[in-house]
Amino acid sequence: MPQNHTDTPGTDDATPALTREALAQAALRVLERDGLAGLSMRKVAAEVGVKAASLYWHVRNKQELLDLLTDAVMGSAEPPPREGDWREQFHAYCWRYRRLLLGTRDAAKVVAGRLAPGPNLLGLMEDQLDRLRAAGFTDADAAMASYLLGAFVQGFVLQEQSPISASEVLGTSRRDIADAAGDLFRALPAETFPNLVDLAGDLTEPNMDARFEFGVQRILDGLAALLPPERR
Amino acid sequence: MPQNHTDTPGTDDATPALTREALAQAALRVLERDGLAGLSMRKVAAEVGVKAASLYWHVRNKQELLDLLTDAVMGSAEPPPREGDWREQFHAYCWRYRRLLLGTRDAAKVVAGRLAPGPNLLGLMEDQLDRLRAAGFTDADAAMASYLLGAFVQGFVLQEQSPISASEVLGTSRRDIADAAGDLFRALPAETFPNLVDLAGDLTEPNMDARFEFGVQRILDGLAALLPPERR
DNA sequence: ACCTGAACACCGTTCAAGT
DNA sequence: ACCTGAACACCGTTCAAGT
Repeated sequence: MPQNHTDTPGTDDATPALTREALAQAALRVLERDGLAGLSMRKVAAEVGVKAASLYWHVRNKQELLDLLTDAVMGSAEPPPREGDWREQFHAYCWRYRRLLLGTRDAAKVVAGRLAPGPNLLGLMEDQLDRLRAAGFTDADAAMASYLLGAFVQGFVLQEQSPISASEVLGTSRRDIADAAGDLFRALPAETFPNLVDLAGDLTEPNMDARFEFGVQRILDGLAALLPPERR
Repeated sequence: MPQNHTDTPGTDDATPALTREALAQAALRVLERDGLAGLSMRKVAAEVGVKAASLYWHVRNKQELLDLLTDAVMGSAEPPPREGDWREQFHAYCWRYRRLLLGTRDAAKVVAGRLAPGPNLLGLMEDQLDRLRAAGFTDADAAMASYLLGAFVQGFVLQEQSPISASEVLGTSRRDIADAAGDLFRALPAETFPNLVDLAGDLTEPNMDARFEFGVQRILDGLAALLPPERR
């Protein structure tokens, strides 16, 4: 079996040394393959060709590995180009963050579990704050707006990705999910739920991009109101 | 040991019959006591004086029990009074929902995991949509706004409750969390992170109520822009 | 109709022991 | 310095068997 026979790393890297970074990447691969529920220490260990107990040499516990994983996910984020007004850039930030979370399996759940500002997230925050201040927001408002963006996008994607359960209230039909959900709303007693019955179509509108855009626009309009009129 | 010796429920309820509702309440008690990570089928079973395997008679699997639990959490929600303009009422809705999620241990995590519209949630949606339409929002906007409220509040509380990890980037100091976080931001290299250093105080402002209110106000302003001027 | 015992295939974590 | 085997105290779920 391959073995490191030297203490000075870099001189003989046939076995590339088990770094925390390598662990994070392995965890990311397991996450993609098996989802967050299937992400176990044993599997991550196997992914790097080692036994589960060995991981505890590099990492205090599973949560710390998840923290590394979180920042690894953030690592593939790219700030939008510095073009257009603040609205355009904030808008792009929201959409890119959502795309990022949608792009990695269970990413929203991973990120939501922990507030772990690793180097990658710190870089993004720095950049974002810089643009908000340049747009004319006060320090406090810039900080708040940045936080709001994160909370909103994470919350939205989490909601977006959470599976719809057909509980006994709604029956158990199958079919195209959105249509089925619409029918179920329509099938509710109209005396007790007149609005749900009436808005069944709108409520089960499956275009999540449109729903997201709605939210982003509300927040943009709300933020604009904080600026002096000439900077909006 | 106590035993039901009759098939007609209600005539002899010394043993109150294991209903799904009772299971949900038991799960809620375990959740309060041990948190979501500590909520196991075995513990819920013990809570109702039964073995784990028995639960599978009443419930398909753990996820279905969590769905029941979700609606049980929603069950203690009370719609705000029908007073004031739509802004005031929407505002109250946001705050009450947040208070509800903060009031039960790990409630945000439970609710975020699954889109399970049980009877209690349906009632809330119905009421909310009714008010939004009365305020003058179009059907589509009312549906969107209702969804936005849910996503935002859940996302916010989830973020609010997620523990801050002191990763190796930020050092490992203890002390009052907010102060420590502030110091850690201030300790970053000012050349690479000028804004984080500069806004350290604002970024680590521990008043979550204020942060939440900020978000709510942005959304309210954004929604207002959808209405004809005379109804804002 | 409802509950149990026993089993299966997993978990995260610890720790003495190896090299 | 880094890894392993073995163990501990758990998991969710199934299923034949009980009453």
